[in-house]
Amino acid sequence: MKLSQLFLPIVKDTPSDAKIKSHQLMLRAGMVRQSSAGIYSWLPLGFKVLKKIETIVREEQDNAGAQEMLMPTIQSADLWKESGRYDGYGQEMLRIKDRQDRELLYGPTNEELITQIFRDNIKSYKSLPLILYHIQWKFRDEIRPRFGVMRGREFLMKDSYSFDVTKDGAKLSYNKMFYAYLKTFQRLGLKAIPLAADTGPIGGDLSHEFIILAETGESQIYTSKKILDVNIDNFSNSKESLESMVKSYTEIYSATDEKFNQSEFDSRVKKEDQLITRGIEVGHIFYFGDKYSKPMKAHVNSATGENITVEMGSYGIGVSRLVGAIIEANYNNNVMKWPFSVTPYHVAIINLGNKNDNECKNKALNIYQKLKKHAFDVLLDDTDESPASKFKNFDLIGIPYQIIIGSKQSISEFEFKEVNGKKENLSEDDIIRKLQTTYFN
RNA sequence: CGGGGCAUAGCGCAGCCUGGUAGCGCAUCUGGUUUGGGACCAGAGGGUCGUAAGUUCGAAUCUUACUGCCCCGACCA
Repeated sequence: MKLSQLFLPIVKDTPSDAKIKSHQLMLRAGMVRQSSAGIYSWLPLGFKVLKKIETIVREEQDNAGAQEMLMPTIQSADLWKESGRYDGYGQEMLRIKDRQDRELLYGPTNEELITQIFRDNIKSYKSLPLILYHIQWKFRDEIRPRFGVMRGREFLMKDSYSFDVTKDGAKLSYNKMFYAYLKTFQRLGLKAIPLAADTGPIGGDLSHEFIILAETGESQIYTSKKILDVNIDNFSNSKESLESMVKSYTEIYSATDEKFNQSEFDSRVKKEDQLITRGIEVGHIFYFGDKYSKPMKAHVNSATGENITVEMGSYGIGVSRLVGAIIEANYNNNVMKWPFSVTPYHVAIINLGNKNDNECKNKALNIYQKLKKHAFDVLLDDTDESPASKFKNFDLIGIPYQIIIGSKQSISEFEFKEVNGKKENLSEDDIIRKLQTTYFN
């Protein structure tokens, strides 16, 4: 992409409505524009990041054996009356009437709908276990939307639903998602910590939140530094391995401030290991047994011909929230650096030569085309701005690598710079090799 | 929903107290000069001052209602 062609409305001034870094940066860098309270349009740069996050979330769901589908944003109120949540969900649910005066709602979550689809189509224990998921926009009429896309009213969520015959099977599905979540966040360049959690309006008796460490997070966390050392690469998707993986987390004390207990904290975590910090909730998983399957009559036949109410769980990741969360975790001293896995562009080519300098221009264009051929996302700054202005803009956009072309290098050399890191003069081939190494790590 | 605040050009703000018909910086456009950390000169465009009503000869300014947005609290991916 050439910068001169890109719809990237950068603003110098910080919009006064935005109070936290990620929100300010997303507005300044032209990633999103607010349309009304807690509702945003995604501009090309922001949308690119959102899509990359979505892809990683999807790949890890698929790896865990979950199957993607798509349910609508608008649901019938009847289903929610069946589960008993139509009255229970409260003002957060956006209720709508169509021209026939039928009661509809903009889905805040999909337990009811997926349970209906399940019960209408699956009759045998032989079809289980089953995990279905979709990535779809949700609407929750939050009392107070804030922090940009971090607490929007409309947000993109990946939600999975597991169906099992036995409690033991449901636990295995839960553990699979637990593992998939840790791998997802790892690929997003985030250190996620699972915390035992309340189940809230979803209900059930087993639940974990996944929180990433960020100073500006909303949740206070009390845990041990040791939790940061648990290495998920040592585990696999087998039942036994998953159980020991979950155990290696849950045996370490970790709690949000609602569940925090000072004396338990002191007795279970050595003083020098205590980690008191802040975090952002980016995922939440629930095992809730027959909470929905029972009232909604989601039964399957067992091997002996009797009706069994299925055991269910649900698993959410806030995809749009993650865009903000990743910024919060990576933004420092007015400079942004995206993790390579989700960066809108892998590398920026910044031509500092003046507009009549055809040598610099061609040099920039050549390496631009070469890198594109190698399937990298490349942004070529072909504008006529002053060098200072270009550098400031790229500090804002946060593309992790820069190739700077100007009068300081020989014709065969490029200045290759890692944002917030070292710079070196490299040949074209060196740069390609270097980016490929980063890509495959 | 309770408490607080804001609404004037794309963004950041001044003007309001004390009424006389709108201004600054940045951004944008045109021409020229410039080019390794937010350049310079000259010119130009852009605002029914959130909406409605009221007071007044006259309202961005005073009054009332409404709407929108932000901050603190409970809720949540």
